[in-house]
Amino acid sequence: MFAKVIVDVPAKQTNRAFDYSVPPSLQGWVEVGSRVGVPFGPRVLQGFVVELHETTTVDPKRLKAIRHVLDAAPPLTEELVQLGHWMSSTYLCHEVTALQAMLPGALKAKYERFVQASEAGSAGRTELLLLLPAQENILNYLRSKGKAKMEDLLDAFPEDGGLIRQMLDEGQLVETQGMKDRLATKKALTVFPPGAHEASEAATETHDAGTSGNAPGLGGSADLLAIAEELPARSHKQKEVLRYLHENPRPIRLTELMDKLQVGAGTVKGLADKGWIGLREVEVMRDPYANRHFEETKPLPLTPEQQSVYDDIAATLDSRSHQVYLLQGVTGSGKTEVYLQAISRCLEQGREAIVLVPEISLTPQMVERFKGRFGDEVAVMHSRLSLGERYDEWRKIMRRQVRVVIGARSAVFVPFRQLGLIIIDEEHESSYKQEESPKYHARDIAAWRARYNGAAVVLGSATPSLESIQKTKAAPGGKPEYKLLKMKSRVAGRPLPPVHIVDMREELRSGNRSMFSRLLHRGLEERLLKGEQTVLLLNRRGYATFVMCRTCGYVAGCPHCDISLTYHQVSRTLRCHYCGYAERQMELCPDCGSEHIRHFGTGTQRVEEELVKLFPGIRVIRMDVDTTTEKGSHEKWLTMFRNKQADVLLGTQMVAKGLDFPDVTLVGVIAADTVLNLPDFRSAERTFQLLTQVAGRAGRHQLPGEVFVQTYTPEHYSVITASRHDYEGFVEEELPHRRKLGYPPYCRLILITLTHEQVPLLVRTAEAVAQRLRELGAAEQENVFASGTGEDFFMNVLGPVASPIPRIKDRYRFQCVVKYRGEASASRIVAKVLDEFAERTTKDKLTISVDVDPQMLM
DNA sequence: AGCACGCCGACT
DNA sequence: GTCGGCGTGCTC
Repeated sequence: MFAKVIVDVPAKQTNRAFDYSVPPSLQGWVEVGSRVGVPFGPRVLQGFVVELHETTTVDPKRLKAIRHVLDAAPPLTEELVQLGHWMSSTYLCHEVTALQAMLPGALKAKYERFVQASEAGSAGRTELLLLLPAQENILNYLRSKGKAKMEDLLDAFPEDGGLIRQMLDEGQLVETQGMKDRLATKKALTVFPPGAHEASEAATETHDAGTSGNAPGLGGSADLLAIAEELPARSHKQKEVLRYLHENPRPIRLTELMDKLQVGAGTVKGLADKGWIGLREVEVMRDPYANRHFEETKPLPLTPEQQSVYDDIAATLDSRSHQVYLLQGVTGSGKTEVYLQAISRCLEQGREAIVLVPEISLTPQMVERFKGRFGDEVAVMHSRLSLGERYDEWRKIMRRQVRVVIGARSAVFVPFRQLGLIIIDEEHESSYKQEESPKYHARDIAAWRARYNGAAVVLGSATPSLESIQKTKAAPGGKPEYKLLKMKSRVAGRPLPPVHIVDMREELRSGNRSMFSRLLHRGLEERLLKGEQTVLLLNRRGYATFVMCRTCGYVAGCPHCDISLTYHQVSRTLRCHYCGYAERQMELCPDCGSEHIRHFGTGTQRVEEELVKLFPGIRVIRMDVDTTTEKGSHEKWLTMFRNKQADVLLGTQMVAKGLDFPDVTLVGVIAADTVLNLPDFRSAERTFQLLTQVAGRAGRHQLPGEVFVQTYTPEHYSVITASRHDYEGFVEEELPHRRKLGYPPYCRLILITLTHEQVPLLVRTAEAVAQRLRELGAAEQENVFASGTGEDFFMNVLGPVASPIPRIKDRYRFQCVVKYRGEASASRIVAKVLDEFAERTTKDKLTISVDVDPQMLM
C-alpha cells in the first residue's frame, strides 16, 4: 500500500504530494485524511495523506515509509482533502496551508530538536583526543542537563554553532527530534476503583510503526468494603472514600471526589499508595460553557413571512438538493428563528448543520439561543476560546457528539460527514474573508461544501453584499445562482427608528467645534435625565489618532512603514499598527521645536474624555481593541451595560453588531463618513451597511428610539439611503458606479502585491509581471474568441502602482490588480505567471502575494 | 522551510 | 594552499 502525502513545508517546491509506503504495522491506520509523521530529507515532518494506492510510479528504492499515524481517526474527511486541493488552486496557496486551516490550531505540529552527549563518545576514544575548552564546556553543559533543546544549546554557546555541528558529525553529540502537537490534552487526576475501566479516549493516541497498541488492562477487584472494615477506626475518612467507591464503582475525578466527600487529597492518595484504588492522569474535555445554564427555548410560531421562507428552505432540505439562498431580512425580522427551525428540520433528517456568525457578534446571547434550542448537540467555536477549548469543541465533532456548530469563519471547515445546512448570518461582513493565507472566503467554502454534500446554504443579511444580490438576478441564459428570499416586516411590529442626518460642516459654521453636534448633545442630555441609555459609535477605521505639529505640519510617522503613528493614551506612546514600532510621545516637535504638537483625530479615548468633560459624572463603557483584549472582557462590558451600570456604550464597529439592549433609545454615530475616504471601492457599501446596522440598535423594545448620524458628506447616497433604511435605493445608486468603474459584482478581482527592500528592482519586476499577465490574458481572450464558445471572458490588468501603504516593515510595496470575468480562469493565468517568476523571486528576495477577491485593494 | 553540495575571498 | 561565505537544488 502506498500513500500520497502533503508535507508540512509551505514552499513552492514542496507544494505537491510525495509518495510513501505504508508499513504493514500501519495498514488499516493510514487513511485518506490521516495526519502522519513522515521522514522528509533529514527530518521527520507532519503530513496529510491525500491519496491511497495499491501501486506507485516512484522507484521503490527511493520510497520511504510512513513512521507514525498521529491520530486514532483521520482528522480530515475525504471531502476536506478535496476541498484543500480546490482551495490551493483557487486561492493560490500551498496545499498544506489550506489543510492546516481546517484543523484546530492545537494540531499544528511543533518541531523540536534535542541534543545529548553520546554515551559512546564519553566512554570511548574521545578521551584520547584533546578536547578544546569549548568542547569541554558543551559536554559539561549537556551532561548536567541530560538532554537539551538544540535552541537552548545554541543560546548558551552562540559562538559555537559550527563546533556543535562538527561534534554531531563526529558522534560526540547525538541529536533526536520530536514532533508534538501544540498542546497537551488536559489531564485530570482520576480515581479508579478496582475493576473500573478507563473510558476510551483514543482521539490523540499515536500509532507508531513497529509497535502494536497495548490496551490498559486492569487487575482484580479487591473488595473495598472488606478493606474498609479492616482499617483502624481513626481512618474514618478513608473508610468513607472506600465505601463511596464501593457503591459507585466507576472512575471519578479526584477533585470531584474530594468535593463530594469533603476529604483531602492526601486521604485518597494514601489509599492509592496502598494499591487499593487506582489514581491516574486521564484526559478530560474542557467545556467553556460547563457551568452555564441554558434556558430551554421552544420553537416560536412563525409569522406568515417567516413561514414561507422556512417552507422553501425545508423543501430543499427534504429533497437533499443543493441550493444557495440569500435571505434578505430587515433587522428584527426574526431571521434567527428561521435559522433555528431550519436546523431542527435538518437534524430530523439525521444531517448536520453549521452556523457562521461574524466573530464580533458571537456573543453569549447568540450562543445562548442555540444552546437553549439544541442543548448538548451544539459546539461553539470562536477565537476567544483557548487553544485547548477550541480543540475540545472540535473533538466533540470528531466523535459525533454534536451535530450543530456555531462559530466564526473557520467553523465552515468542521469535519461533519452528513452536512445538510450551512447558515451564514450577516453574510456581507468582511470578517468572513480571511486576511492571511489561505485567503479564503467562508461564503465560497460554504457553497463548495454544499455542492459536495447536496446541502442548503442560507446567507442572511439586512444589507446583502452586492456580489450576493447580483447572484440572485438571472444570469444571461440561465437561472440565478442564488435564490432570493425576503422578510420585510419586523416581528414585534415596532417601526424602524427615525434617523437624523446631522451636517457637521453646518455645526462648524455655527461655531460648534466640539465632536458632538448640538442635536446629539441635547439627545445625550435627555437620556441622562430620563435614565435611558445611549450607544455611541465611532467608525475608527482609518481614523486613528495621529500626532501633528500645528506650527510646521510635521506628522509623526513610522520609520519602517509609510504610515502615521497612532497615539496611545495609556502608555503615552506612539505606535505603528503595522509593525508594532513604538516610541514615547514627544513634547516638542522634532522638526521645528514647537510646543504645539498634539494628537489629532477622534479615537474612542478622546470621545470618552470629551464626554466626561461635557457631562460630569457620566458613566461610560468604552469598548475598543484596548479594552477588550482580555478574555471575557467583551462579555463583562456588555453585561455591565445591560445591567445599566453605565449610561453610554462607546465603541468601534463592535458595538454596532447584533447587540440588543432594551433601554437603549439613542444611537449616535460620531463620524459616519470616515470610511468613505479610504482607497476602497466598497467604501460606500461599508458605510451603508454600518449605518443601517447601527440604526437598527435603537428602540428595539418598548421604548421608541432615535438615531443621529453626524457626517461631513450628508448628501452622499450611502448616508441618505441608510437613513431611510432603503437597501434597494442604495443598490440602485451603487451598481451603476460599480459598472462604470468595472468593479465587483461586474467583474472579479485579484490583487497581486510585490514587496522588496529596494524600489528600482521592485518596480522593474512588478512591470514585468504586469506585462506577462497582459500577454497571457490577451492570448486567453483570443483562445476563447476562436473557440467560439461564446464565453464571456475578459481580463484587464491595472498597474503596477505603489500600494496604498507604500512601505511596511522597511519593505516597499507595489501592486497590480487583475479584473476579470468568465470561467476561463484568471487565477490559472496568475498562477502560471507566478510560477514563471518563482526563480527570480527567491533569487532577489522579492515576495509576491496574491489575494483572490480581496476585500480592499490594500 | 532546512540542509547539503558547490564554487570564489581572507587567513594558518 | 584551506576555511567558509551563501547561491542552487532537493526532499518520496
